[in-house]
Amino acid sequence: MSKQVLPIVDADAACCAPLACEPLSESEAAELAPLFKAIADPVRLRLLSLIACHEGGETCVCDLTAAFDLTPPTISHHLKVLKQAGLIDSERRGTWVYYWINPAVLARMSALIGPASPALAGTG
Amino acid sequence: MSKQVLPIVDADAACCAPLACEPLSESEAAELAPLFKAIADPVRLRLLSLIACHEGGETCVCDLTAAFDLTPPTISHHLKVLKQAGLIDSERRGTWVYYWINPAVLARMSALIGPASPALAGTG
DNA sequence: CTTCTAATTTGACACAGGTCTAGGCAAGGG
DNA sequence: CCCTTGCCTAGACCTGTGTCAAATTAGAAG
Repeated sequence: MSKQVLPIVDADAACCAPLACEPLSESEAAELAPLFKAIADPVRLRLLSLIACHEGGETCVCDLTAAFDLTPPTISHHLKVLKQAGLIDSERRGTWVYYWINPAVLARMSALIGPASPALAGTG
Repeated sequence: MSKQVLPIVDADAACCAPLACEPLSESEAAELAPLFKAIADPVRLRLLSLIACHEGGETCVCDLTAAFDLTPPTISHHLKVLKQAGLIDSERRGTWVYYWINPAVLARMSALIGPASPALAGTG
């Protein structure tokens, strides 16, 4: 059942190591790429956005499915991808399943590509 | 020959509209997803990193090729993907071709997923 | 002009990934 | 108990993509 994969990159270690400080190692790149791949899809990007701005911070799958011209299995597939990447988490309450954002992983990704270094800020 | 595609999203309009302010529209998601797809690959992530932290802010292709166990055509392919997404730009000087980062697009992407809103900061 | 090196383009291949239909499992109501 | 609703899984299909070998273009040097 819960085939939940732990977030590949722990966000605590992401204080100040953006893309341009020093070259990414092969293994670092291999860990980070799947995170970006998870959001590199229009449907998943919108799903993430819908969940993130929903009041209460969590959203029922039924609300998400209704926002797309896609079948429920397809939405379920995309939610699974996001969850396995560690970007969202979920819980069943009665008949419905609710999803919410894991902000730490998003923040880690943002910091990596963010303009936090001379090279990326264009002064290099 | 320069089939350079202009950056899909103009970074100037990216002051304060992260993922969680309001749901992404279908067209916004369709424009943004290719940007993340461009960096959703270990090789391209490392390429971007190598270019970003290279002294002078630009890197010769020969230096990039030497950093991977991949053939030159493959590196060239990945550079093309990054360039068409607007993340990097290039220029030929004599025998060699140099690449550099376009920091505005990276910054735009970072801001989108960054912890700039209550919902993503975990207070929602 | 010829030759050498640097980088890209082309074509082919195998694998990954998005979508659907069909089927299965859980929870609630007769 | 059976039936309905909500969600997920399994399998199939087709497209997209990463990789390489071979061929091509661009510039520099003899």
